[in-house]
Amino acid sequence: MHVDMRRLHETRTPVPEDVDLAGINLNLLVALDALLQESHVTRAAARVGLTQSAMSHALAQLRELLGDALLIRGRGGMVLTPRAEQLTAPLRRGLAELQRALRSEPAFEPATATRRFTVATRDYFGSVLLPSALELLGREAPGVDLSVRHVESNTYPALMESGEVDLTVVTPPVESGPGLRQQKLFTEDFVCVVRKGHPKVRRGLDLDTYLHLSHVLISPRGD
DNA sequence: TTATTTCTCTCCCAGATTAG
DNA sequence: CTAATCTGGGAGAGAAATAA
Repeated sequence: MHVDMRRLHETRTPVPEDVDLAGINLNLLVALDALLQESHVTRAAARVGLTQSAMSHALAQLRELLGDALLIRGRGGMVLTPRAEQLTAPLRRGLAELQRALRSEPAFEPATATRRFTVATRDYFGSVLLPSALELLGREAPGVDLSVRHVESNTYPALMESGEVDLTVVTPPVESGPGLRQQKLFTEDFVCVVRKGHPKVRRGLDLDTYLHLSHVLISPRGD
């Protein structure tokens, strides 16, 4: 897809130092979300139940309010400006949070809850934490299922922001977005164990001895 | 190159709401 | 009650893509 960068630059007007929230009604944000998801005015309009004309009005208002073209014509369709790209994820999260707040769902009751939580982690969680987690769930939340997924650590934030994953157990801590919370669970040490009378470990396993031994590296990710 | 199609933008208007 | 304002729809113009 080709975009005329000169035109993109020309369509930008100075960004207001502070966006006046009083000048934005919620419908405009819903329209903006649809526009950012679809990159297409007519489809965005259909998505939120407006006519193309009304969506075009909304886009014009958003451009005025945010001081940015947001979508510009490119070869093959409308293209998001860098500012629009920047807005996409925070707006999604904000609207989802607002929706949750307004939905006024009853508080989570473990004893009666019936749902599945998806946990993204590496094998450590499965072997060390999962047995006690399942035992605890069986006792306090019998209607709750766990689905455990093994994924790469750099994909955790995106999976959580999209709602595909509810929880990740990961080490070391990963860079997370403003809509995510993380908490340190515990610290742990590595321990080396050798049998008594090992022919190469006569005076205890000190650093020099350890370094002189042969090693096998097991790396599922190949690094 | 031209005709056609698709899509966006803009003007104008109607209905609802708000302020005086 | 009236005028102003806001929101959204209809219709037409114009730009860009596509097919012949």
